Amino acid sequence: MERLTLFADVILPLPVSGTFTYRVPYALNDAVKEGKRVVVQFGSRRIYTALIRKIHQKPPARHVPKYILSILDEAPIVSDIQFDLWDWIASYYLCHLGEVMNAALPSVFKLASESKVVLNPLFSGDTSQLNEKELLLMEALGNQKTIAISDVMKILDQQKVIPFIKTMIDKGMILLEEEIKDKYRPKKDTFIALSDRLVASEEMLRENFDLLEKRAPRQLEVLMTFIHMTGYTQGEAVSINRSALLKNLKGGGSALDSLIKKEIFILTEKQVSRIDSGAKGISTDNIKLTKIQGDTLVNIRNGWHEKDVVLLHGVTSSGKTEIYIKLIQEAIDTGKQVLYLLPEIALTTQIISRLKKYFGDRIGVYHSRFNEQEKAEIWNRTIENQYDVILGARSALFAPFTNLGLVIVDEEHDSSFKQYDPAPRYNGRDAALFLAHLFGAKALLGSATPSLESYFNARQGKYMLVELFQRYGNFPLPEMQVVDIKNELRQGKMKSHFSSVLLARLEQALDNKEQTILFQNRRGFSLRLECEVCHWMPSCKNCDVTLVYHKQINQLRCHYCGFVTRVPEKCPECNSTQIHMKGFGTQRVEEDLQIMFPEARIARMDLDTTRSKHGHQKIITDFENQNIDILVGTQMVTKGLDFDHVSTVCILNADNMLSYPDFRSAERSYQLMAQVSGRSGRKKRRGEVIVQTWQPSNEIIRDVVANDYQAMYLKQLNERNRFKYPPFNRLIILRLKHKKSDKLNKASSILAADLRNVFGKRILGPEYPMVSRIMNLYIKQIMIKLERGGKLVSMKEQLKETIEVFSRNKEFSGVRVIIDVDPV
DNA sequence: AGCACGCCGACT
DNA sequence: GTCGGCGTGCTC
Repeated sequence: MERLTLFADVILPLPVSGTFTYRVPYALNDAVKEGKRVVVQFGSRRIYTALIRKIHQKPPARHVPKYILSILDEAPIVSDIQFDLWDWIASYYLCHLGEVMNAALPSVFKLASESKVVLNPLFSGDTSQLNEKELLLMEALGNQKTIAISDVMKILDQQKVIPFIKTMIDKGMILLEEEIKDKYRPKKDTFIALSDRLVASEEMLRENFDLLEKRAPRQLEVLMTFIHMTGYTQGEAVSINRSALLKNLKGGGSALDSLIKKEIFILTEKQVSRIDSGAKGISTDNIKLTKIQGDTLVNIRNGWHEKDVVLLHGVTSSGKTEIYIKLIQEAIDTGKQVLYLLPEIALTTQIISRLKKYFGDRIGVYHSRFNEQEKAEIWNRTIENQYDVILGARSALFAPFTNLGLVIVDEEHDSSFKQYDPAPRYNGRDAALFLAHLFGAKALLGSATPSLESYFNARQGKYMLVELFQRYGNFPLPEMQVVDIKNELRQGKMKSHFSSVLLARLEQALDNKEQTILFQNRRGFSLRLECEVCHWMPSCKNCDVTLVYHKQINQLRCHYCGFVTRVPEKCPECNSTQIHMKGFGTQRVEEDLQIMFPEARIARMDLDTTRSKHGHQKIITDFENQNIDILVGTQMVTKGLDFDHVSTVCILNADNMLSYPDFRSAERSYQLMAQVSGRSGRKKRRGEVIVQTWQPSNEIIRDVVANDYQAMYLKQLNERNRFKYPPFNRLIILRLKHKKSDKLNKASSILAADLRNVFGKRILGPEYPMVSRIMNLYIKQIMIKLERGGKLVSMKEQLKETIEVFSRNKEFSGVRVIIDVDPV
C-alpha cells in the first residue's frame, strides 16, 4: 500500500506571521487532523505546542521541513469556524495568528519547554577520561535526573554550553530530552467505598459493627457516619468523597486509615470537576415578564426577522436581564448554544447566580478569576457540549462553540470590550458579532447608553433598534439635581469636595438608613488650563478635544492630531488673565467624608481597594448587606450592579470627565453619568442624583438630567462627522516605541511621511500620546482616519506593507510599531 | 518570542 | 588573545 507523505501547516503561539509547514511522520498519518495540537521543534531547540491549521501533500519548496514530534489531542480542540474567527481577527486587527491563538487558548493548552540534559543510560560510568567541566556536569546529573540547559550554564559558569553539550552527547555520556507534558491535569479526588464483601452482605456489616463497638469506638463512628451519609442498600456500592466524609467527622483520618487497612473501606480515585456543578436550575417559566418586558421580547424576536443584530436600548433597571433569560431559553429550546458577554468587572456573583438559578450547570462561566486549569476544563466541557450558555468577558468568545445560536453583548458601550495590550487588540463586541455571523446566529446588543457606533448602525438600518424606556415596576427615574460648585464656593458653602446640598442629603440618608454612592472619575489627572472666571478651556482647532498642558515645554497640545499652541495670556471668552491649571483632588474624598461623618461606615471602591482577588466582590457583598453606608468609587460602581437600598448617588465632579481630551469624552461622560444615576432608587422610593459641576449649563449634563440620549447622540454625531471620527471614519492608531527619543522621533516622522505618500491627508501626527514614556520606552503615535465605505481591506494591506517596508530599514530596526485598529 | 550568530570593548 | 555585551535576523 502506498503511503501518503503529509505535511501540516501549523500555527505557533508566537508573534510571527503566517503558518509553518511540518512533515507528518507516517505513523501519525491517521491521527493528524486540523485543529489538533501537536508538539514541534521551532528553531534550534525550542519546543512549542502548535495547532494544525491545514493538512496537505505539498512539500515546502525552499527547505526540508522538520517532523511533527507528537500529537497531543484525541480530537480537534479548535473547529473550522473558530479558525475562521481567528483569521478574521488577525486580518481585521492586523495582528498575527499566533497572537490570536495565545488569546484564544487557555494557557495550559500551550506548552513551551526547555531542553534538558539527562544521563545516557548506555554510558559506561568510566569517568577517568573526563575533563574537569565534564566531571562537574556528570556529578550534577548524579544528584538530579535532568538539568535544564540554562542550569548547565550556571553549573559550568559559562554562557556557551551548546558545543560542550554536543561533544558530551557525541561521547555518549548524556542525552537531550524535551519534557513535553500537557499542563492540563484532570483533578482527581480520593473516594471511599465499602468493600465488596460488606456491600454484598448486611450480616457481615453488622458483624463488623459489633467488632468495632468493643475495641475501636472512633472507627465505629467513622463507619456509622459513612452509612449515615450514603445510606445502605445491600448489593449496591456507593462511594463518597474522602474529604467530605472527614469534614463531617471533624478529623478521624487515622481511624479511617485503619478501616482501609482492615479492608472494611476501599479507596478509589475518581476524576472530579474543578467547577461546582450539579445545580439543576429552575424553569424559566417562573419568570413572569411585565407587559412592557413581554412587548420588548416580541420586538426583539421580530427584529431578528429583519436583521441579524438587534440593539436593545433599555434604560437602567428596565429588567433587561429577564428578557435575556427568556431569549436564552428560546435559543436553548431550539438546540442552540448561547454566548453572553459582559465587561469583566460586571461579572459579579450577582449576575452569575441570577443566570445559574435558571440554567444551573448548563452554564459555563469564563472569568479572569478562574485559574487556567479551570478555564481548560470549561473549554473541554464546551466541546463536549455540556454547556448551553457561556457567560464571560471578551475572551469567552473564543470558547469552542459547536452550534451557536445567540450572542448577547450586554453593556455593549463599555470600552473594556476592547483589548488594549497585548495583541490581538480586538473588540470583544465586534468580534462576537462576527462570530454570530459565522454561525448564522442572532445577536443582541444591550445598553442603557449605547455606543454612538452601535446606535448609528441601528439608525442606519444595519441593526434593528428596540427601545425600552420604562423601568421595571414602572418606578420613576431618579430626580436629578445639578449643583453649581462655583456658586457654592462663592457662598462659602463648599466643604472639601462636598456641596451643602450633598452634605444635607448625606445626613438625611444616614438618618434614614439609606445608602449612598459617591462617584468620582478616576480620569482627569492630566493638567488642563481653565479660566477661573468663565471656566473656558482651550480646545484643539482640528479636533474636538481639550488641549493638554505640557509643563516641560509650557505649551498646549492636542495628543490626537499634534496641534500645538502657546498658553494664552488672556481668556478669549472673557479676557480674564486668570487662567490656571486644573486637577481634581483624589482619594481624600473618603478621608474628608469620614471626618465629617465619623459614625458612617464608608468604603472605597477603586483600583487600589479591589486589587486583591476578591476585593471587588467583598465590597459589593458588604454593600449589598448594608454593612456600608457610603460607597466612594470610580467607574467600577457603574457596572451592572443592582442595589436595593441606594437612595442617593452623587457625581462629585462632572467636569473632569467632560474635559478629558478625547473625542469620545462627551459620549463617555453621558454614559458614565447616566449609568451612575441608574444605581439610585429602587422599588418604592424615587432615587436622587446630585451632580456637582463647575458648568451647570453644560450640554452633556443637561442631556443627562433630561435623560435625553437622542439629543446627546445627534450633537455628538454632528461633531464626529465634522472631525472625521467614528462612526463616519474608521481609526487606526500606530504606536511607535523606542528607548531613545531622538531615534523614535526620526523614525515616526519618516513612517508618517511614508504613510502620507500612500494615504495623504488621512494621516495625522506623529504625536506624543498623553503618556509619552512607559517602561523606559518613548512612545509616539500616528493616527489614520479611513473613510467609511472605503476599500478597508486593501487599505489595511497597504498599511501593513508600508509598515513592513519601514521596518526593514535598518536604521529603525529597534523601533516597535504597534497597530491598534478601532481604538477606544 | 527566543535563540544563534555576529561584531566590538574589558579582562585572564 | 578570550568572554560576553548587545544588535540583527531567522525560525518550517
